[in-house]
Amino acid sequence: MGFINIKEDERLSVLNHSAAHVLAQAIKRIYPQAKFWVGPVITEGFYYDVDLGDTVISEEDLPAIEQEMRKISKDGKYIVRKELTKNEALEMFKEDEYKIDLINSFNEDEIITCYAQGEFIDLCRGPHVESVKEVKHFKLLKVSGAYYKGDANNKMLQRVYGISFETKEDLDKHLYLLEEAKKRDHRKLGKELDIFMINEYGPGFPFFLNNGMIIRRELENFWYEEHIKEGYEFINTPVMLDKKLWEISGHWENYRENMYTSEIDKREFAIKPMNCPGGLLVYKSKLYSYRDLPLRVGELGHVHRHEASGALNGLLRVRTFTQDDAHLFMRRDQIKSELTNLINFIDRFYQVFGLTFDIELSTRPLEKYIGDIEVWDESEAILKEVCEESGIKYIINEGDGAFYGPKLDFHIKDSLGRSWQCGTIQLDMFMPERFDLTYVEEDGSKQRPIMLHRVIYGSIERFMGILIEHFAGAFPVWLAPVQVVVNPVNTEKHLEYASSIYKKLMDKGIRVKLDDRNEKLGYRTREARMKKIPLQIVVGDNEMNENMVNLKVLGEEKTIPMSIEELINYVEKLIKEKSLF
RNA sequence: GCUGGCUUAGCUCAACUGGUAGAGCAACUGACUUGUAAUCAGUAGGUUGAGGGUUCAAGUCCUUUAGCCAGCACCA
Repeated sequence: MGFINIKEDERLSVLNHSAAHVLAQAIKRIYPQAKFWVGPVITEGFYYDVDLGDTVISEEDLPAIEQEMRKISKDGKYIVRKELTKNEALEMFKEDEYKIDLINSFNEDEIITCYAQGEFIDLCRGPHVESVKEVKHFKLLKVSGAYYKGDANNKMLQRVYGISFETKEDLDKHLYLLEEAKKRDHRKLGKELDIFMINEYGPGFPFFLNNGMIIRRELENFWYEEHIKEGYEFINTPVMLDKKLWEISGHWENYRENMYTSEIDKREFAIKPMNCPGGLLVYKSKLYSYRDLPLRVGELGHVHRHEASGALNGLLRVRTFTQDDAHLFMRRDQIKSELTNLINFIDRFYQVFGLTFDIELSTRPLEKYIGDIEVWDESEAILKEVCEESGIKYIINEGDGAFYGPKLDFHIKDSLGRSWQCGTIQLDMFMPERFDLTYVEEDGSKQRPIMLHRVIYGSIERFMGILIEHFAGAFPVWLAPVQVVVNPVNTEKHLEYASSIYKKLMDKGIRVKLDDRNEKLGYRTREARMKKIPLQIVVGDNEMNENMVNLKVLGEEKTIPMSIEELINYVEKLIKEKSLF
């Protein structure tokens, strides 16, 4: 299961690009005042940015535009390429300020191309399909605002999104997958499965319910276990600290607009948006020798960040979250081995959940950064080197680094092929300077340690959101809030036997529920399935007489008779191995 | 934050161009004791997100505001 990446398929990419032109032509026919900015192909289809003056296109208008597009397609005009000089282009589009803007971004001697189909002509690099009649199977998906040139200071244009395929079957399949994705939406499942809730009194501040707490606890336990094996120690630093600390760390200057503050006794405090300054204070509280390094200090740190209201999205984008943070302090000669270890560690971690990921290397931000450019360049070079030596594929994300250092970001793909940034490793050569961190070298001199910031889950909240969608709510047994449900066939006759099995599982620490409600077995089975309980045990006369149970695994048709001991072994094995089935 | 849309019972949704809120599921009560995705009957449940306005009359129109959704911008 997964969406086709339009951009990666050459043929589809060209088709969608032509579809964007057909869309523009249709819009121009219906809204003659329309002025166009750009209409590129994206991974999920295409869009066109358009300025309609005061007119607003809403979702209800899309069918009419689609209708016009179909008409254009049926007309079957050829898409004709024309070459122009810059001056010719400026003359041709002199009425259109957006096109002029675009043309002016070209070099003087550059050949500018446009493509014409019937009465419609558009500036475009191409290529296109031969004729608009090939743009046959398409769908307009949504409309929204989009800033001109992607800059929030500019005016907002209207953006119409669509997608096109070569066959009706492909289009239908895509639309079907979109529907399936909606069913997996973690906000919907989070509510249905009682995992979390959000109340309007706390926008972006999720409440975790009992089922959510179970999953969360398992994730945290697993995290601690693995980190202990990797030689980490753990701390917990305060949620709120004096503003002065944030001035030293640079957060006050570079992260102010996202920070919550509180004043009391005429003293200003800031709620931490990151854990590092607290961690640095802990480091500073003690004298370290070179023998102590590398020092790996973990913290499940509860941070708050004031995110823009429009950015909030269930558990995936919140205003308070727990980072599975750690700060590693090391000597220069330890950087590479620590980085390599970390990359492998994160890889191992994600495999447990069956998640795959891409790595991005984010470099120095253009404006908001601290420290010298030479140090940044050196840090970026080290990250590149480690990736290359480990044979890891990565793409470079210019200017997306943290303000204190470049980073490797781990983008996890969920089962629908969507990508979310979770893990990150940040190389920081500045904070230790700002906080004057030192360790005593072999020769007795004081030296500056290097610092790595890193998270694996990223935030427990986001990771849980991804897991809900990844598993479509059907968690593997080790994470499932209820692991086993015991259903007596007859809620009077078989209750005692069912109850004894329930107790045996309970004694083993298995999360088990006994469904003794006076309902038909079919009803209770349906409920167990809807609640996505991975294992269902049914006991009736047959089982009772033979001292057996009857197991049914979620999503499978067959039922398996087994003894109680076999059942316990089976469940414990699934849990211990964190089996994904 | 910006553009557009949305907000009706615990949940999912109805209510024609304004005429005074209705259904399924869930809950509760009772009957039925049940073999792997819904047993039947009954009961109760809502100042229609909040405030203001227009109107004889507002869930429906206008306005302010909060939250949600899509995208943009921003980011774990």
